[in-house]
Amino acid sequence: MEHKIIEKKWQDYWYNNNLFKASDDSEKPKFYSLVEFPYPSGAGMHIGHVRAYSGLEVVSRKKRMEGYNVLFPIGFDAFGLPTENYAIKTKIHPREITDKNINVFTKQLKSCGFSFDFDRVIDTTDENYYKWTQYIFLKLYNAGLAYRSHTYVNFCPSCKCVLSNEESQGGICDRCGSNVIQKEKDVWFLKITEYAQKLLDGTEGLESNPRVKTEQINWIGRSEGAHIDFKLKEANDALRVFTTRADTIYGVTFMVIAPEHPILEKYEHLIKNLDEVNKYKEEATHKSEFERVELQKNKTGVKLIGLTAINPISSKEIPIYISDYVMMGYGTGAIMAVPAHDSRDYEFAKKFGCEIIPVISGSDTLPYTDIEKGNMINSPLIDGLSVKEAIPTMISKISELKVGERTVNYKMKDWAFNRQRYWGEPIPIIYCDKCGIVPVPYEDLPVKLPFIKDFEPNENGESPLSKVESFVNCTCPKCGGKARRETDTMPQWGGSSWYFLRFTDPKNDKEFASYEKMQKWLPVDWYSGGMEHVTRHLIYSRFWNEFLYDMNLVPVQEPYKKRGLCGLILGSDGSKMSKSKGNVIDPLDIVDQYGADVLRLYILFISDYEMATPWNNESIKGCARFLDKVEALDSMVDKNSHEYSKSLKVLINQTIKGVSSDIDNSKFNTAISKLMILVNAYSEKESVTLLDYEVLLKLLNPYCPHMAEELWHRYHDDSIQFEPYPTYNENDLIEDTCLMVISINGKVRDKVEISRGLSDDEVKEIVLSRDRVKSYIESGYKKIIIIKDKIVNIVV
RNA sequence: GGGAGAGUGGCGGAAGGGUAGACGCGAUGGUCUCAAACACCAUUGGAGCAAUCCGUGUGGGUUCAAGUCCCAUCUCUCCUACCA
Repeated sequence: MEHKIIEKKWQDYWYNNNLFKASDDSEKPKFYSLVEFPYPSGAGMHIGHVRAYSGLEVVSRKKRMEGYNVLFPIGFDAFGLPTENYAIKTKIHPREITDKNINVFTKQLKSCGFSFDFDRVIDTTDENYYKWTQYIFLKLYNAGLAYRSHTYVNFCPSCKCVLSNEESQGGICDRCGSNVIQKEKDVWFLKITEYAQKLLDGTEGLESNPRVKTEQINWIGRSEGAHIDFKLKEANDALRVFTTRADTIYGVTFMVIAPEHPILEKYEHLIKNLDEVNKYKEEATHKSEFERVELQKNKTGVKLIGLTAINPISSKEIPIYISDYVMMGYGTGAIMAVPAHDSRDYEFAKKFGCEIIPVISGSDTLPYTDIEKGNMINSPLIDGLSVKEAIPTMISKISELKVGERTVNYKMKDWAFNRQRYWGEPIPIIYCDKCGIVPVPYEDLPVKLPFIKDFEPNENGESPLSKVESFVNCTCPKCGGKARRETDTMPQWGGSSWYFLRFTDPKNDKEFASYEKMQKWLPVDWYSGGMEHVTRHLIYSRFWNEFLYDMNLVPVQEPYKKRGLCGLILGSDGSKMSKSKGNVIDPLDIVDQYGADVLRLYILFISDYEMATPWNNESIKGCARFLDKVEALDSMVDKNSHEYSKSLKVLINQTIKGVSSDIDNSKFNTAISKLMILVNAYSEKESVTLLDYEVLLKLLNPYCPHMAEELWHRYHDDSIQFEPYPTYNENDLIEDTCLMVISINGKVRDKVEISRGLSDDEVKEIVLSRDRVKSYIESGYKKIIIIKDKIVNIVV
């Protein structure tokens, strides 16, 4: 069949007639299937996109046939670095590049025949969209969940730009490849930590692969323990630590604080070796991520002279060190060091000659970190207790004395939310000399991104927007005086944190989405995407949704009911596809050569949907042959027969059942193999009935809709897209006879066709009378096990 | 260091404790062709003429029966990382 002609024909038909439009007022049950919307890069659609969309595409087409009102939307997450970098290089404006890329992408999506509702396309860089991204930011700000703080961040000294953790992976700047350092800057944070427990609880009900849950749980990183205050000898103040091991408090022989710890500045005047301390601090902040990891085992630090802590339980005086093995970002940025029972503290103590006091019996070799075995020693208040008893006992003691309390700590950190970039949503904040930080009033949104030509950040690492005076200068909404705008923009993750809400009502200019429409469509029934977004986008978007839910602006607490995973397609050499390796497969080449139907079929047949799998240019031929076979069946169809062929009835029923449940479980590969088996069975016959053939086409339609539609129209006038999905008859799933496998001592020796449902005695009689069996049990047998209609095992 | 997942033919991969290798690719032989490509038919885990034996990373175990369950161990991939 000429795929180029028929694919074009049916795509025009579907898209021109808006066949996949989701209806806001249909009586049918709703189904919201969502794929992670793409970043419209200049390189166009990648083979990975095809796999990602083909999965839910099949689900969505099937759901429509099953009578659901399906919302299967697509959009573009178009703000971001690659476009901005491309703009810097080519001097073409990001707006122009984005529009062009979105156009190309849309064409490519349509050339695959994906059944997205193209009436609901959203573009995060459209001011009618980012207006609401800014609106939600203001909501967060007004709720106290967006705050500004002066702190250390990743900074690229060459680009003079602050980077997020994502943009500085491995301590290397994404843009120029220089080593990233830590620099003190003003940073906007979103207080995602306030939602840590809710996010943790919310993972409970999510339908998904266990990996998705575990990774989120680990990322949130809840740990139970206590805050303990260690008084300072030289000042009326205390150093607060977080610990999960309150039991070891008698073993504390020193304290360690992070180089960025505020106590250093606060008590500068008391520190006698300030020069040495500051020098260490300077070095630590300039260490790249790479160096910190490299030097992991080699602990460094400086003892503070002039500051001493006092153990609140033993009253012992203990020294304080500064070292970069303690992180400001976790717990309180200070620890009580117990070298006898913590390997990091032990290494440090060995190097710096600190005292080591064991407080748990059980081993002669230190550090001893097993909490299961051993009892407390050298610990007057808790001697003799096990570790597990000692922890709560000591925590109660500490709260009694009011020097600390039970607490829960989360590994997750607040979300650094500003970037010194042009191509992002402007943060809607104004700075007034009189009034301080003033949020832009809701009615003044959007704060539009001005159209400029120079996208480079300035010398001080300030956003390109800081150079645009017409943007920066403004009046204070509170006092009407002169004021300045925030010139930083939001990160990549902003617009994508709520896009699934917008799809329910994409053109609304009064609200980000109407409550009624969200009520109709939410939650997302099936959200499909890659593992790489599980600890970022998935957490971020759940956070925004939960926040909006608490504000009564969204009807569901958790936005996603089910999260499906899609694995990577690797190059045929088994490594990640990349231009430099030259192993990139362009999906459009495949569409051109074999057609969209073959590509869609093969990308799902290639392996289990969740697994990473290498592409294979040879194997795809099998799928092309399969479709040829389907078409060849057309000439065998007996148009006058509207019942199943007798000999195919059971197989057809089994196939309907199997294919359907495979799709529901994202086992697209085995569903396709079942269709192949069915087609092979058809091909062996002289002719098939019209009904046989129609069922096949319907089952095939979600995968290869162009072909199914074309062949369907040879017998019908209407589209196949909304034909009822085939159902099976429970009574027609099994044959009257079954193949009984006979094994002797667990090894298959014989097989016999018998009628189904025979009693054990009847089976025994048949089996034992067989010559082949007799030859094995001449001298009798010990035992015979019969599994009805399946297998017999004789133990000799 | 911590967590998760995975090891099955030449390759991609199938197998609710019950015929290991479904389905597809590739390969071999054949038909068609002057020839090739396509297509079609047959074979295809290994050894053996055969009966049969051996086979799911490795070593144990449970069971009438183990790729599947249990214990130990090795390797690979991903995530995370001095997490106190």
